[in-house]
Amino acid sequence: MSVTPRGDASGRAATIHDVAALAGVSPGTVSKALNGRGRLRAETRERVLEAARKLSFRPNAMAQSLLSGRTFTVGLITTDSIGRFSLPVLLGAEDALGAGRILVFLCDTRGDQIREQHYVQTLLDRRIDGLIITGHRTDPRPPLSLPSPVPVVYALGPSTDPDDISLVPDDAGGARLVVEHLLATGRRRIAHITGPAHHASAAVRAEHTVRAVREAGAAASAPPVYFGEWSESWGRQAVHLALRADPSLDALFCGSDQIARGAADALRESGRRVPDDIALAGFDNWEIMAEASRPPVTTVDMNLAELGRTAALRLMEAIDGRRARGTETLPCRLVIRESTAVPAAASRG
Amino acid sequence: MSVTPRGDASGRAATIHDVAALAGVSPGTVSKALNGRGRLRAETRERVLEAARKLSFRPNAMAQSLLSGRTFTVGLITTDSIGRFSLPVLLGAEDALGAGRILVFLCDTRGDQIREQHYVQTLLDRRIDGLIITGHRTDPRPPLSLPSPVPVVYALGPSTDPDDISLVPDDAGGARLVVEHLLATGRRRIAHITGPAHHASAAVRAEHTVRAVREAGAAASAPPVYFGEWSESWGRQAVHLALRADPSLDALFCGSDQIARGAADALRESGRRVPDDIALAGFDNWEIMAEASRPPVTTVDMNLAELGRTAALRLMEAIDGRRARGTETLPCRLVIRESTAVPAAASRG
DNA sequence: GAAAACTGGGAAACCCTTTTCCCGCTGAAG
DNA sequence: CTTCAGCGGGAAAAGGGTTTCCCAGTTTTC
Repeated sequence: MSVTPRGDASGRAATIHDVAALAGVSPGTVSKALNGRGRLRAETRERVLEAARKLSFRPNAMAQSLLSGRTFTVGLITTDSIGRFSLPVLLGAEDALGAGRILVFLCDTRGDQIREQHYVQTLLDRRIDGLIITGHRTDPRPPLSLPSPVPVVYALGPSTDPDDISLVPDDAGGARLVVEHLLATGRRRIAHITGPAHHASAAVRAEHTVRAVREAGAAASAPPVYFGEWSESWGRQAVHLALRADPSLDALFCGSDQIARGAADALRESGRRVPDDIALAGFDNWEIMAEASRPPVTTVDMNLAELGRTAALRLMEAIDGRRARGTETLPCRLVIRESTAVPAAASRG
Repeated sequence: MSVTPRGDASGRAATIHDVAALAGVSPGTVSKALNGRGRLRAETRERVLEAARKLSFRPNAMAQSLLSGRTFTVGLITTDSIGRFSLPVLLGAEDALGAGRILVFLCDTRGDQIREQHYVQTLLDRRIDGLIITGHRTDPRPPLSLPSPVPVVYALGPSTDPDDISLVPDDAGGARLVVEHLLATGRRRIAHITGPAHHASAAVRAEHTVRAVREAGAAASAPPVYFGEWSESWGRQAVHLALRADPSLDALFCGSDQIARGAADALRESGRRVPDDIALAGFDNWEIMAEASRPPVTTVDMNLAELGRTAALRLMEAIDGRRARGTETLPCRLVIRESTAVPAAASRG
């Protein structure tokens, strides 16, 4: 390996000095030509461009950042391991940032505080322009302790500090969408089967489900809510509990598509037809579950990729000094499938 | 916002000059004190450390990189969108790199060539130390065209250039593990249900399944392989086809856990008991599928996180100039669950 | 014909850290 | 009393690019 002149394919990357030498001008002039600054003769500019092209010159982004103070990078920290919910958020954010020519440092803390602090410090050492923090589910988390100030946006799991910028899906609104849809398609006795009561998303969805049913003057089943786990087997189990407690049930709203799928299996196996005898809805629009279910299940899509994109947008605004603050709630979307179709009898009658 | 002195909480980050001023030494001395280089009086070193602590000084990583030529960053490009298979690889790589104090730029090309080229250029502008390319499934891909030389490792989807460094799971070995396990537990007539024949993973698994059965002197069903889609509904459908073609079937090996789950449902609903009447195995160890299946299904784990970690290791070796080359195949692991238990009758007998 | 106004481009400072080289000083050896 | 070695630390260059300031030459203006 001999030391070769710059810009050579076998050597190091060409610098602005190499371009300057080839074009017969000073480095400052090259910079002006390449960036369209300053006053240069058209012929000179052309000569510089040609030299840069010939050497495949690309400016060293670090040298630029050192001077400008902007790195066009942001850190993306997932506090739990990256999962089914944080992944779409993360991809949405990456998408929006990439369009803004910003690159993303991915950091998975695996729920480890030490690792989190270490990542934060390393990112700060690299002078990232901002930080996105995303959690596993929507439970609030204490704000990051930052040794130096940098714009931060919390996505999915909001910060407990109301002055921080947080973005969360509208769990309450999602639940209402389902209840309204069930009522609109003629259902009258609704039970809700969901995950652990101590999960924010389970609690909020349950609360607003019950409230929406009451407000509509309809009857919830008794008991109206079954808390359990986010699993198919709980879905199957809860179906039996619910049907025994209230055989007149004509709609089941599940807090997740996984639970809904378990419920679908249990209903089919106990001889109840979905949607003819009983309607079934889920939450999350986890397509692999919702569509493979028999029948495919109506559910709520939290628009997580959109949430990620919005988080990126808010971060870029904050970086530019136009800082919003507070928690922003993004609407959910109802995805209607066979499981809540109006029963043939009703539609004929 | 007034301009504040450096190291002030409200101002910009402290520089080595601020530390030098506070400690009453030159910047060069601060660098030596902080990095343990050069010869300094213990008292001086202590004074510098104290000043650095007081100002919360952290060296600017970009300035360091500019000088050293190493950025301690790598690009991680997913050629398809990040999916179920690439995610564990990605996390494994991030884990191993993070332990080596290397940060990861995440780039999702969404299968777009233009976007891929753009990302590559942007990463190169940032002078990344290396690049990991990961695909969706194990189909080979043409090597990246790089404007300047940088170490690259392909994970999951190998490069078509045999001189590139590629890491792939041992699909063939995984299939053999299953067949051997089925034979060892007394099964004799095995059918294979899998995805599209033009998918490398489907083709390889099918080929080695058939071969392993023949080599053991056992009988494959006729036909031995059913190609279709990677879906539950294909799993259900294929079960009916296979049982009709060969009612004496006593084992079903599916090319994915999704197919296996569909098969489990179809078998149960057609009155065949798993594992008593027929054994069932899958591939991927997608736990949400394999464990929720009734019964939970024996499957092959491709150790994708480990594959990602190894990819990161190979990349770091290549960066350090110890370049291996060629395609490395990583072993799979059999995960045994209820679906292939030895039938009670057989174990009693 | 002289002063003013442009034009085009170079020199140098700056961003922040590391590293090499060198110098002044002290104590020891001859 | 010299010479030498070692100690402690400073000055400056390097890394790659941007920007400000300035200057020499040309054109315009009165």
